[in-house]
Parts: sequence; structure tokens; C-alpha cells
Amino acid sequence: MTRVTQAHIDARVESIRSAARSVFARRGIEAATMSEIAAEAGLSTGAIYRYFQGKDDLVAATFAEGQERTRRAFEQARANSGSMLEAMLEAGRLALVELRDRETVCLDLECALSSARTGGVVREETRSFREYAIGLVEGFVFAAQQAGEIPAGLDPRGLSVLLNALVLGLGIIDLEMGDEFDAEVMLGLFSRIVLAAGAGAH
Amino acid sequence: MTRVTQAHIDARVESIRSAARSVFARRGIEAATMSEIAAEAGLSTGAIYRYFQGKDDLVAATFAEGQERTRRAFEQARANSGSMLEAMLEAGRLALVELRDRETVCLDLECALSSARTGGVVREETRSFREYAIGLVEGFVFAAQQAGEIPAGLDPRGLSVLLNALVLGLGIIDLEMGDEFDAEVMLGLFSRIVLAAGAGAH
Amino acid sequence: MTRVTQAHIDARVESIRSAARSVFARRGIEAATMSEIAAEAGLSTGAIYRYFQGKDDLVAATFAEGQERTRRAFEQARANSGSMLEAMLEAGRLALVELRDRETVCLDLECALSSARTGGVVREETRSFREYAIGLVEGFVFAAQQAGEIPAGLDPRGLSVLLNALVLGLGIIDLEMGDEFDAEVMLGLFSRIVLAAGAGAH
Amino acid sequence: MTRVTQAHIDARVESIRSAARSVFARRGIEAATMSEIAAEAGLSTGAIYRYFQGKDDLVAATFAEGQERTRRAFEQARANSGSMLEAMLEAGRLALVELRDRETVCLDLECALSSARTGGVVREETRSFREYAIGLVEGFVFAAQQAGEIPAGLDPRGLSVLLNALVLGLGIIDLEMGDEFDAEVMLGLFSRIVLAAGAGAH
DNA sequence: TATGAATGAGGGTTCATTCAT
DNA sequence: CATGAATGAACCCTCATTCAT
Repeated sequence: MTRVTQAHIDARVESIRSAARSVFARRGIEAATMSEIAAEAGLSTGAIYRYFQGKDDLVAATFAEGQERTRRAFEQARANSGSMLEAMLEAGRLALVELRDRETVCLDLECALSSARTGGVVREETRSFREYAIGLVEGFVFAAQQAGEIPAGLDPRGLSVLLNALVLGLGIIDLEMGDEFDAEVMLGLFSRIVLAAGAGAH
Repeated sequence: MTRVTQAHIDARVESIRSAARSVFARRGIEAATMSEIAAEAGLSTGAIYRYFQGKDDLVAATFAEGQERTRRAFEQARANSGSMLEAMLEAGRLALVELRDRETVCLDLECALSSARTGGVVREETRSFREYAIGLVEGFVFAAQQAGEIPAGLDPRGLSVLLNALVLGLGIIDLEMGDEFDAEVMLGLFSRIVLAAGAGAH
Repeated sequence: MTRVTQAHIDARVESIRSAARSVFARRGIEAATMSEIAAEAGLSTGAIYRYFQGKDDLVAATFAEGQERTRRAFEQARANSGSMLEAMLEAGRLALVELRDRETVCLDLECALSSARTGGVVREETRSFREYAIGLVEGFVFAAQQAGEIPAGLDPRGLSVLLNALVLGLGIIDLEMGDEFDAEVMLGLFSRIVLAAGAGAH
Repeated sequence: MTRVTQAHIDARVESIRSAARSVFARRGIEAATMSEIAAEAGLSTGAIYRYFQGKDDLVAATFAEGQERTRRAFEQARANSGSMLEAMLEAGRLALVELRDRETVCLDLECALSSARTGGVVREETRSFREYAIGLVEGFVFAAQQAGEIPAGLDPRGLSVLLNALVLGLGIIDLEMGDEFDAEVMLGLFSRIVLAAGAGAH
């Protein structure tokens, strides 16, 4: 009888996935080697293949886990809504500040590039994740409009796309500019602009 | 006695750089091979090494050329300014719609990733290019504020960063979502919001 | 205090050997993995090493068992002799039709190849087995000649070698040609030729 | 302009194929490494891939070349026919003595095993080669029967199969027994038996 | 004893780079 | 200058074997 529990297996999978996330982000997916990942996970090279089919599988799992992570954070944020406008901006703040460490940004960019190149499952999942994220924020915007916090004239989906793009773009600029850049301040600025636009519409 | 003119050399360099840009964007920098690039440039593999030190050098040149391309477009756009607010939004429109084909987006992402990883020259040039882009748009904003088109309360640099981020982010979403996405419409929406915010400030 | 009886050990050894025989024949010795064999034997990979030193040992055992199997069949056939000529041909028929399934042929070829390459024990055992098979049939031929069923002019050992070779070769052609080939008919033909040759000698 | 002629390429291909033949025969196809083959051909490992798609391709080429070699020898032997019976036996002698060095036998066995396992092209070509060899000798037998050298009662195809099998089987026994074994003598014995059978039929 | 996770050497293959022609 | 054959290091992956449980 094996003493190796499912919990142990899950821990290994998680440890490998975590190492992969780190190495993929630090070195780039193509440049990362299975040995590096194994070393970072404290395993031998071959051991990874007991838990993942191969590098591609590991990449897919890394992407999926990143999206899942964001998804969970969003679901959680949905509850903590004060006014709807705030809820919307909170979602952006959450995505940007809570989640957007360097690692996440790098992996998101890699994911976008992969999806643009390889097509197939990666492409479909990336696209569906973006759809999800846009749809979620769109819901906030719509509710905020119903509550009279945002002028009805603004396209809810459009504003959602804007926020999504902003989060992505600020992540990149953060990556490029380093510490002297404060993404949260930028998002606050956007928030004030939208609020001012809402006020001006009256 | 040299029959090989500088013009000939320049043409070769340009042809290789152009092929590199195309292949790097299509296949990814790591996945792209020197042979592919040579083939696309109509040369033999070895010939590239007469014009570039190696793959890294070619990558750097490709990044630099991409930035130079944008730089030129911006300089050109500076002249065509009507109102300053329009000028600012025009710069965004230009960056987004004129320049942001798939190739450009992919290379920009690769560039951001490279700069985050390799440090050194690439990092410094990427950062200085972003500084340039932000500074340029910042100038437009400032002028627009002087002209009373935008409320003075908005941080010029902040608004510039917002626009830069938006352009980057919309590029990514375009990459992810494909044809059903219209980046220009999104930028128009942002423009209206900013205008409304400006109006509301009075 | 040992609860593990010799019978249990023998059963395990036999089960592993049988699985090995099957997997080696189906996939080839080099391509076969210890895991496949273990799975086919209903054991874990590591368990094999309690009964066999390693893969090489298992291969040797498989070869030895194949030869032993044939040896036993021959010994058994020796008794059932009518006329000596018939006995001789019966031995061939036995070897060819009773024993020569695909599995046996594949393993025999692998064995011949191994023996040609590795030398050592395998080589010596293979050679000694062939010596045995030739000697056995040679005895039949000699007896048949004494009984006047075969002309004395034929070299007993030569005829035996011919029969041995025929059985091997027909096995290969059967392997190559598949179902449309009937090895037994071929052996019958050889039998008639030898009988005719014997008759013609008078 | 490249100075590398087609002749040079052909020479390389031939040199690699020859090295592959040697290494495959000596070490076995699965055990043989591309490095060994490259070393034997006086090349680096990577160079092989300019001339062959990979190991499988090299194996296929080796098999094909072996068959082609035999085919050519047979075609050549067809001309040198005295009496038809002799022609038939000459074909066997040729196949056995001229062609059946250790290398050839090993590769033929590997080929038969491969064809039995992998199916596909290898299987089809192996089968079609055997068909060819059997058909060729069958033609000799038929002609010999027309010429009254062999009793008409013998099945031409059957006798051909017998000869083919004999050649294969003698090759194996030669492999197993080493120098003390003389395959040609064995074939001579078979020849005498067939002749005696022919005589006895009158 | 039995298990199967872990190891790590080694194989096939690719590709940046060099260099004889 | 241009070519493209050749090199060889490095990658992904497999699997015989070991060993803690």
C-alpha cells in the first residue's frame, strides 16, 4: 500500500507549478528549462514528468492557474461592493495592485503572445478569460448606471474594456519604469476622471 | 577599390532588420531561428553575421527600430495639431491605430519582457523610450491645459501615462480578442470621457 | 517464521518471466520498459528487482526459458517416434508448428542478435542450444539411415542443419508475410523432397 | 555560389548510410546512437540531420539500401544462368554466400522484427521485398521444370519459399555458430537433395 | 515484501555560430 | 562578400534502478 497520499501529490503539483510560474516569469517561457524549474521545486528533472506531461502542459497549467487566481480575486471582490462605481474601480484596483506583481505581468504578456501565436486551446482560453473579465466589470458599470452614479450614455462594455486595457497597460509601464512608478496613483487618476465625467453629464 | 557601396550595406541591413521584425513577431524571439530570418531576407544564414554581431544584436536592433519608427511618427504628429486636446488624442489615435498592427504589439510585448529580464542596454533604452513617449504626450496635455481645453487640476504626466497605458493595453486586448474588437472606438470613448471630465470641471 | 514460501517465489518469478516474454516479443527488447513488464505481471516496477538482478538478467532468463521450452518439447517428441524418417520430420513439424508462434520467432531473432553482439553467457548458451537442436535431429537422421529409410550418403549432421535452418527461416517469412503463408505446408514439401531423394537413391 | 556539388552531397549521404549500416548491425538499431553513427562517418552529431530527417529515416534508408543491394545482385545473377536448376541454386548461393555477411544477416533480422512491430511502410516494403525474392526464384524453378530438370510435380512457389527460408535460416545459424560453420556446404547439400529428388521422380 | 516516487545519466534533436570555399 | 555545411552545446524527455515507507 502506498503511503503517498493525494495531499502529497497535490503538494508536489503545486510546488512544481509555483516553481514554473517563477522561472517562466523570470527567464521567459522559451528560455526556461525544465531543469531550472525542477531545481527551483527541489526535484530532479525527471520527476516533473510524473506530474505534468511535458513543458507545454506545464505552460498551460501556469497560464490557467494565473487566470484562475485572478478569477477568484474578482469573485471575492464582487461581494465587497459599496456604490457600484466604487465597486467597478475597486475591481480595477484589485486587479492592478493586488495581483499585478512583476511575475503576473510577465506571465500575462507571455500568455497573450502565446495565444496570438499558437492558437488552439491557449488562444481560446485566453480569449474566454478576457471575455470574462470584461463581462464582470461591464456588470459593475451597468449597475452603477442603474444607480445613477455614471451617466447612462457611456457604453458599459466600452468602459469595461477601457479599464481592462488600463490595467494591462499600467502593468507594462510598471515593468518598464521600475520603482519610480506608482500604478495605483494612475488608477486613482482614471477614477477621478470618470467621476468628473459622470458629474459633468448632469 | 571597394565596389560595395554604403548604400548596398544599408540596404542589406534594412532587409535583414525587416525580416527579423517579421519573423520575431510571427514566431517569437526565442523561437525564431537565424535561418528563418535569413530565408525571409533572401540571404544565407551566415550572411547575417556580416551585418549583425549575432542574434542578440539583431534583437536589439529590431527593438530600437520599432521605437524609432514610433518616435518618427510622433514627431510628425506634433505638427498636425489643431486644438491641443485634439492633438493629444490624435497622438493616441496615431499610436494606436496607425502603428499598432499585430506585429508591433507583439514586438512591444517582447521588448517589455526582454527589458524586464535582461537589464542592460535593452532595459535602459526601453525605459528611455517610454519616458520619451510619456513626456511627449505630457507636453500636449500641458499645452491643452494652458489653452483651457482641459481642467488644470489634472496631472499632465498622469494623463499622459494613462494614454500610454491605454494604447498598450488596447493592443493586447486586440491581440487576444481578434477582429471583433475595434481599438479605435475604445480610444474615442476615452476621448469623450476626458472631454466630459473637462467640461464638468467648469 | 518465513511466511513466503518457495512456491510463492516461483510463482512470482514465473509471472514476471511470462510478462517479460510477452512484452519483449511485442515491443522489442530494447524498447520494452521495466514498467510495462511490471504492469503486465500485475506488479510494481520495483518488485521485479527482488526476483531479477535487472533488465539484462530478465532478458537472459527469457532467452533461457524459451530454449528450455523447446528442449522439453523435443525430449517429449523423441518418444513418439514411428519410423525414424517420420521422427525426424516430426521434430521439424513440432518445432515449426507447435512452437513457432510470433512470440517465439521474435524472441529467437532477438536472441540470435543478442548472442551475436554481446558475447558472453548469452552467446555461449545460444550456441550450445543450437548444438543441442542440431545434435538431436542428427540422431534421428542417423537412426533413419540405419533403418534404411534415408540413403546413407546424406550427411546426417548436414540434413539436421538444413532442417534447423528451414524452421528458422520459415518462421521469419511467416513473420514477414502474415496470414497468407502456411509454414506447415512448406515443411511438408521439404519432407516430400527428402523422401523422393531417399527413394531416388535406391 | 556554392562550391558543394551534388556529388559531395551524395558522398555524405552514402558515408552516413554506410556508417549507420555498420553501427546498426554491430550494436542493434535501438541501442545505436546518432553520435556513434556520426563518429563512424567522421561527422558531428548534428550534421546527420542535414541529410536525414532523423533516426527513423536513417533506419528506413538502411533497410531500403540493404534490399536494393540484394535486388541488384539478383538481377545480375539472372543473366549468368546455365541450366535452370543451376540458376536457381546459384541464386541461393549468391544470396547466401555473396551477400550474407554478419552485417547483412543482423540487419535483415532487425528489419524483419521492425516490420513485425511497427507496421506501416517498413512492413509493406519488407513484405514486398520478400514477395520479389520469392517470385524471382519461383521463375527459375518454373523454367527448370519446363526444361525437365525438376519434376513438374513440385510447387515452384513452394520450392522458392524453401530456398528463401533456407538462406535466412542458414544465416542465423552462421551467426550463432561462428566460423566452424560453412553455409555454402549446406546449400550444396540441399542442391544435391533436390537433384536426387528430381532424379527419383523419373 | 511491495510500492511507486525519485533520481540522473543519456538519447534524439535543434540551432547559433564559424569558416572553408 | 556570400554561401551553407559543419560544429557542438544545450534542450526536452525517457527509463533503469534505488530506496523510504
